[in-house]
Amino acid sequence: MPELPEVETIRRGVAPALVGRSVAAVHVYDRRLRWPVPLGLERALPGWQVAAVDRRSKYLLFRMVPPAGASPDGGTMLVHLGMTGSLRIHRRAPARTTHDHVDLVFDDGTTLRYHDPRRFGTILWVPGDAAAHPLLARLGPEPFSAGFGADTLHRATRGRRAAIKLALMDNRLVVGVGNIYANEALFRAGIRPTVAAGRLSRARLAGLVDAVRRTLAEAIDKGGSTLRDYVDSAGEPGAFQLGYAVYGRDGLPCPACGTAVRSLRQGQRSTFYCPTCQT
DNA sequence: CCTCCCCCCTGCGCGC
DNA sequence: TGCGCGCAGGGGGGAG
Repeated sequence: MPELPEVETIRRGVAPALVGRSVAAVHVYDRRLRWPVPLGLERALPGWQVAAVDRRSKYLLFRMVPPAGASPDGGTMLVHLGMTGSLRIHRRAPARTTHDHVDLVFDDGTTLRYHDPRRFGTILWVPGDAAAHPLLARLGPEPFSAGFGADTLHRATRGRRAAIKLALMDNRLVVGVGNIYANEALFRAGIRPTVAAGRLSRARLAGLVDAVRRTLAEAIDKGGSTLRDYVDSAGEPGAFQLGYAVYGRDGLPCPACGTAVRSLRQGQRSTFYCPTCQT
């Protein structure tokens, strides 16, 4: 269910429960994720401690360090939730249910449980510096970083005939903008999703950069408000409870002007837009 | 390099 | 109520 705001919400939820904890046991119940969960996970992690939980794009990076006195290099557990992955913290883990694939049990009994019906997610073990890992090395700028701006976006899209919505979802231009927020940000910016990226002016791209940031930031804020529910009990990150302006609203009135929202397919994914507000 | 299209997999909602 | 179909928030990878 995760786009960047959800992943960030999850990061903020799990980090305080795990940082400083040592791994007591790793249980892999089903290795068949996007790539097989490597045996190295069980081999490396026991005894190691969580130093930090970071995020890069929609990847969660669990920075692990060995016990004091052991080899100096740490490693990173790379987790991606795909379409349906979720992570839950349990003080005492309840019985495993369908689609619970991996448990990390910590020294105080706290359990981090990975659940993923479609198994499009990823759990990898990366010794040493994870930044060099192929899945991370070529990622574009984070949406809130200085590297994502009108100038760089303008330069990167010149000569590109691809639709702006597809460009926005191209993780070399900016990471973390998935289908929902691409739709919502384009609505906010007043840009039609089908316009060729290379034909948009710098000024319009500046508006888009701003719209992307505001859309994501709002969703993260909303997620934060229900963080406790997510971590401590049954519940979903709050961003799902957001009302969307256009996403999933085919035929319903545009919240700004009342025109019926339209939908179409781009790159095998659904696009929604207001034909009046977005040009 | 760019663009397009496929696929991995399960669950759910809808129309009949 | 049951069944088949299409669709779902990601993104790597290969073909052209």
